[in-house]
Amino acid sequence: MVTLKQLAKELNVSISTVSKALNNSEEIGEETVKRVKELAQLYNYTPNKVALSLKQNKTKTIGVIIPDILNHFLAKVLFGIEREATKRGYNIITCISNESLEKEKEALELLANGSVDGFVLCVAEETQIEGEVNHFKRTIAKGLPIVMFDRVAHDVLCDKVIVDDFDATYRATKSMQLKKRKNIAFISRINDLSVGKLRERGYNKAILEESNQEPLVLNLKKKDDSQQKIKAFFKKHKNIDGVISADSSSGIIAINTALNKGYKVPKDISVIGFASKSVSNHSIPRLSIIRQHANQIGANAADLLINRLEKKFDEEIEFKTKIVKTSLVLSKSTLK
Amino acid sequence: MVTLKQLAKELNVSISTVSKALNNSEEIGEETVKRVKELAQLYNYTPNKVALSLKQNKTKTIGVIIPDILNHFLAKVLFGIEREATKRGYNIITCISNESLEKEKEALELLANGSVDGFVLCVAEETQIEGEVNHFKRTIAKGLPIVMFDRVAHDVLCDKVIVDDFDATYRATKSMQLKKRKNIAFISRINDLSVGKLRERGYNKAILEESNQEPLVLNLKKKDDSQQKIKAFFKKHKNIDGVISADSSSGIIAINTALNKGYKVPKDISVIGFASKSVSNHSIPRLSIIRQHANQIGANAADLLINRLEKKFDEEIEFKTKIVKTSLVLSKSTLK
DNA sequence: GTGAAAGCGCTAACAC
DNA sequence: GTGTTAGCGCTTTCAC
Repeated sequence: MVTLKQLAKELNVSISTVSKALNNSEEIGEETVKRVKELAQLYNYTPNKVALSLKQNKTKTIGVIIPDILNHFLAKVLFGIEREATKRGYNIITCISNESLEKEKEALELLANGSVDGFVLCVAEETQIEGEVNHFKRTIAKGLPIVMFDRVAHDVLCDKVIVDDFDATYRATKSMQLKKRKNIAFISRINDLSVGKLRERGYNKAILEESNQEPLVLNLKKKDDSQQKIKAFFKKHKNIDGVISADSSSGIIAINTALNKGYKVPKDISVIGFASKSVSNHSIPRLSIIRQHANQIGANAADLLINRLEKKFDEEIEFKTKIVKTSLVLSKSTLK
Repeated sequence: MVTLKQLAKELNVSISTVSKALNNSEEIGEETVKRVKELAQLYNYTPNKVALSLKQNKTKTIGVIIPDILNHFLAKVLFGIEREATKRGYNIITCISNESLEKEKEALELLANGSVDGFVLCVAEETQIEGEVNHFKRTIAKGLPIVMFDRVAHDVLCDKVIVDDFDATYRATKSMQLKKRKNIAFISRINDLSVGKLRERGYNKAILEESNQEPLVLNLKKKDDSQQKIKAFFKKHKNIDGVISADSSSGIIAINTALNKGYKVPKDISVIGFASKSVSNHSIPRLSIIRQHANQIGANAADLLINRLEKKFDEEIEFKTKIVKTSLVLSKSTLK
């Protein structure tokens, strides 16, 4: 890489003159500015990022900690974060916690050594189960702001971006009840997560408001064979005429299993699931989905963080919790 | 963050003494080392990464440029890269090119300012279509090594990690022919990519080796409604009894479409697709898949790069092209 | 055994 | 209008 020093030497001026010229300082003569800029252009000079970071004590880099990159929703949020960050001149360093508390702690500590200006993260499953939050608090105490999205730790004071999980399943369930569905089941593979619990509660509320059905819930474990479990579940509960699914796979598998057992979809059974448009293609008829607008969640999270990073020194910003509303997109897996 | 300076002041010694003590230099007295280490521990001192990078002229950071993070295969490779990098003490800065040549160039230039020590990347679709490679060559000329994976630019001299695409579809097609399939179609949504073309060629070769069938290919565009196109394709070619799919969705959609049209799978029609285990769950019976071992591809790519970064100054390493072989995993969507 | 000083690349306050 | 200097946090050579 070319440095100011080299340019200065070649031009027979001082380093600071070159620096000022390139930064359009008023102090420098027109002629000099021109000469400097031309040489800089010629040598393709770009200021060394590391030196700038050291000098200005900020890196313009965001640490992103994601529990699972293979989760389509999380990948999409990452995409939203990256886009917003890039737009505002920030890079992202990505760490994957693999749903492990230990790895989450490590990532936080590793990057808190000056590598990043702040964090955008989604809390790991293990962290949620154990209810651990001290590593978050320590990081914030060090002066590194955190923005949490989707799965959040409620007792940590920071900006948050969440989904209206409770309302989403409540409304989805209600919409099925309106079509006279009487035996609506709830299938989830994310029962351990805060968002999974909220989704179940939304479903429960809708069910309990109608006096003629008890909640009917199938909780799958990560290691379960979903196809088999869902098949057995349908076999056991023959009168199911609706399924709300809390994760992206279960809904698709539910439709395909129902079809496989000879049910007509949506005549005999309606299915709605949290999923993305691309996954909804994996069944015929297409899965009706609860869209989470993952992109927007990511963009919002990055936005909140960058706003905080760039606030004036004396300015105080209150911690915000932004709710990104889901949309219910009905396709042919539900009754019109 | 605590700095050496602060520790030095508090201990009434010089900065260099503190530095040496923490780095276990022989020069420093036992007693001093102890005092220094204790205080460092107490204050949770960690060396400032940025200062270290500036001093040592390397960042221990890898730039990763991915065309599309929502592509499950690419996300999995990213996972592999991250894991290997973390294991070897490197961070990754991720940029998403969105299949755009322009964004790929930008990312490369943006990070070539001292932010990273080298790149792991997958060539964007637009870059492949236009056959542009100068930005890669420029980057390498600047002293930043590149490792390409999956989609590679053959006329750039660098390390590469690829899949045996040609062989994979050749073998998959052959395996169907062995089961007496006579009308095997090929469906692809990635016809524009180098890997897509290789996969089609592997299929073609197998088909042309048998004299009784002409290749039957359906190329889908990104914006196409795959369900509809595949349905129409089946309608037009009623005698199809096998499908090889080049991307992860088409295989699933092919099975579901076939079932929807009343075909029995695998009795009437066999399907094999490039896909991951989790996606193979989205049909009943499960899709038989060509596994690409994305994790390993990522790990290998990171490995090649880091080896090159850490080679001794005078050591020359030849450019390697590593082929990660696919595995054909047959499930019940193909005949036993 | 400890410290002073230089230097990585850059900016900015302060001379001249 | 241009240059000198200090300093961001760190390592390392060289004095003492």
